[in-house]
Amino acid sequence: MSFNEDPTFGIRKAENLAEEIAPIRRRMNTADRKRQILDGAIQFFARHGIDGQLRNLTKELGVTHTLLYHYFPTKEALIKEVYKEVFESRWKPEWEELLDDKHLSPEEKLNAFYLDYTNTVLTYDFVRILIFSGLSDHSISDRFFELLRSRLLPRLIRETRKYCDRSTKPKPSHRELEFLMGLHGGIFYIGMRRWIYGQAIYDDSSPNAEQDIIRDRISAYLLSAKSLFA
Amino acid sequence: MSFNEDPTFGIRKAENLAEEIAPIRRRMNTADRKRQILDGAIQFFARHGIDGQLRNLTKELGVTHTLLYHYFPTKEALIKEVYKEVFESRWKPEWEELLDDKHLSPEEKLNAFYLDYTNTVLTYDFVRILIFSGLSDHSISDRFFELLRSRLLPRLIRETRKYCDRSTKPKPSHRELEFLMGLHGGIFYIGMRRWIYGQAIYDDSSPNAEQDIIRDRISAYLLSAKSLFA
DNA sequence: ACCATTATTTAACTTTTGGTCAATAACTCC
DNA sequence: GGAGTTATTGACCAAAAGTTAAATAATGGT
Repeated sequence: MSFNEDPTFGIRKAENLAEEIAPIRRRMNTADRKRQILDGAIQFFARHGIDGQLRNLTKELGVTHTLLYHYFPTKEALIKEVYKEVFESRWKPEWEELLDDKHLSPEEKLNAFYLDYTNTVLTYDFVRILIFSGLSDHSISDRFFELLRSRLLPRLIRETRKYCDRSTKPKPSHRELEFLMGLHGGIFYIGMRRWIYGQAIYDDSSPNAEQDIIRDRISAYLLSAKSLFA
Repeated sequence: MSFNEDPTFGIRKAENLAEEIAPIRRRMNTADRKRQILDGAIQFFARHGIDGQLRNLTKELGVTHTLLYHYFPTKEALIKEVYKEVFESRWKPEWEELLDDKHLSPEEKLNAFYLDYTNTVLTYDFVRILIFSGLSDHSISDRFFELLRSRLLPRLIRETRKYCDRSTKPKPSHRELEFLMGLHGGIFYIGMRRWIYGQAIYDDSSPNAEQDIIRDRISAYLLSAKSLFA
């Protein structure tokens, strides 16, 4: 039995419908069908892991598993495309511009950045596929962390120092980076709890609880950075 | 091909050894062999996920894969025992006693607790199996979080309030809990980076860098809690 | 030294699952 | 409306992987 597979998955109901007696075979154009399969595969592999069975994926889409081989040569090729798609569609170059904006204070930047970051990165698809990748071949996670390390962390450290009225000259120290990773990891952990552990993390009473949570943490991070690195 | 499986795994070398020509069949007593298989399975499933093949697991142990069925009725049963073992062997009741100790300050308690927590929980086996469980059936992760939620978090909040000179009367608020989860998640993220993403997180220059990192974060947490919940 | 017990292996079975190929039929163009 | 193109399917294959049963042999007790 494969990882996290649902035995009752995708069973067709309503067999007495006219369509079931004489099943209609719909013909899509190549691009649309490929798109549909790829989108379905992203959702599917995010849920069941890369060991999910192709027959179950295609059953979800209402086609035979052999059709998949008309668009992707092997399962591995499909997975590679899923990885590429998920990875490339999530990274926003605007984040760097935002953090470089001259007109915003460090606190405003961090707030704006992490609010948007959580909305685009902390999704079901991305969090789970990132972790599936980390658990196996690291192919996505390595690339993602490389971007993080080179593009984002230095800017976040710079803003932290600016907030603390410190010189931005020397390269980020190990201690500074690790302190920042405390904030960053704590925020990513929100996605972990929600999409890996299946927890509901905000109460119904306040509508934008998540934003308040992140704001709390950022102001705490900056505040204590000031006293820690004084 | 199964999740994260190594094709060259466990190939036997040195086929010209005397033992290979006339292989010796060692007979273990039931308890020891079961123990050995279970320990091996923990390591094995932590590395390859629960989709790892039994034939590879038993090859590691130097026995046939059918022997496993002498001790465990099915693969599922084995996995269930692995989960149970890992889960039960990691939770320390002493943590609660430590946090209730009358002679320690809040800061001392948090430091002592998280230093020990990281040593016992943030291991290869536990982090990976916890996450494998979360990705599939939640069987371990749910139980672990329930302990966390009922036994640890209330005590950690109580100590936080004590540090801030606040009354420990009312039940922990959502905001307080989430602020604490920022610290907690940031610390768990250390294990994620190390055992899921395969990153080395401390530099070689300072010997106990991890402890310093955690101390930094705890003092920052307490400090900012004071100003946040004043 | 022999016997009974049972741990361990060998061989075989079954289901699952990625992948192939020829046959079918839906769509487009003339 | 007929013909050509090709998206789609059904039948099939082979290797992988969980499981079973019978045969073998290591060990402990007498």
